[in-house]
Amino acid sequence: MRARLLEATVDCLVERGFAGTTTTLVSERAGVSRGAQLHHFPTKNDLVVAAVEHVTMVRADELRAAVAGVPSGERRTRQVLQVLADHVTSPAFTAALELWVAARTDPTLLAAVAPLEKRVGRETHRLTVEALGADEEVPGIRELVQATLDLVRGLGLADTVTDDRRRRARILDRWAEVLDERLGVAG
Amino acid sequence: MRARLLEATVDCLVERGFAGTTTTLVSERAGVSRGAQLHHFPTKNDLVVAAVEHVTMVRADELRAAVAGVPSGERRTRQVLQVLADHVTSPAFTAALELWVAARTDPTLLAAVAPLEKRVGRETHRLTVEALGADEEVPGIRELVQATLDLVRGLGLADTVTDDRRRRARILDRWAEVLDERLGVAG
DNA sequence: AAACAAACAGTCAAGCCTGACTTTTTCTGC
DNA sequence: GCAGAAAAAGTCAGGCTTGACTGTTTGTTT
Repeated sequence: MRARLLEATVDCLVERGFAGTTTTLVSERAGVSRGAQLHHFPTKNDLVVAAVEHVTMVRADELRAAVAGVPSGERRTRQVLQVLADHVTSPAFTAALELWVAARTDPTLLAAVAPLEKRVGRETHRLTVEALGADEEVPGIRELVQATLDLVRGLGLADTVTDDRRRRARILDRWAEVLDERLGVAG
Repeated sequence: MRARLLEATVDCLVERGFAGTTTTLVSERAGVSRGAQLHHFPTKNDLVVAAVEHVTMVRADELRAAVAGVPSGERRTRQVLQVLADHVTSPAFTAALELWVAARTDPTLLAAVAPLEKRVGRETHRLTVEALGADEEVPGIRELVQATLDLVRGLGLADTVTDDRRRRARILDRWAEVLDERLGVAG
């Protein structure tokens, strides 16, 4: 019941955006009555925050699994970048983007989103460090990993307006080269 | 008259977001009558697209001026990055972000935003190449510049949720080092 | 000077979203 | 088997936004 509501909410966020996501629409999509929905999530904000948290957790597991499946070797860095790139073009990222932008001008929503984002950010960073085999003790390496995450975020944002997969691929190819060179040696 | 409307629209976008920007509110802020507004911009979409186009053009001039003011020398690359970082934390970027996200789920808006974004993207790229003194003939350099722009976009997005200036600064410090090394020598 | 066109100002009704209220159903405990 | 509580379903009113309509002013041309 809860799960159905959350998934319907994410679908709505992706398809119609935050403003276009009405609680009525979600309840209809989820096949859940208006009252039942209101019972679980009293307000729209409660619903969307829970939905993004839910999809983020699911997505985190997928990310871990994808990273675990990447073989070590020559092109590992590039493939890890691909996993990240796939993430920022996924519905989970799109839904989160809608939430970020909405939260920017809604204090109530921001109060709920900020801590969630902090947790997710830390976890993603940790995962990326591990996946890349980066040694954060080396000065500058931590910043490169952060830059990598901000880069893919930027690519994800650009993707929502103009989907140019080949451009993304070329940029990531190049980025992987930089990373490979920098991660191996002392920064 | 038009200018007042456009600037009031940008202010509203920044303060209240796309959904919170009502045509009524804009006309009140601009001190322009409802009918006058409707005369210049028949629909809300017309208004916001024109507003973002306007602020983008103004901002482009400021960017050019800022870049022109950066002295050549040791820390030029870092300072150019700072100009870009300042841009993605400016109201112009925030307003554009609102527009991108809104356009994602509004075909009419997307039709108007896409070509604008293409033009602006090209122009920004050109400006950055020039500012960094990058030689695009060298393979891989073009992708590095694109990566730089996507990186700052990502930083700008992160800034809307959690404003962490020091984190940004460290990342840009590091990236400037990488760029300096890469731009000088053949990629 | 007068008439016409264009820009401007104010009002308003239709449509929609949100969240509260009331009724019905289902499940649990006695 | 029954009673009560919890969950679910449906309905509805209040509030808000949008863009259309009507009246007024200003400027220009003859």
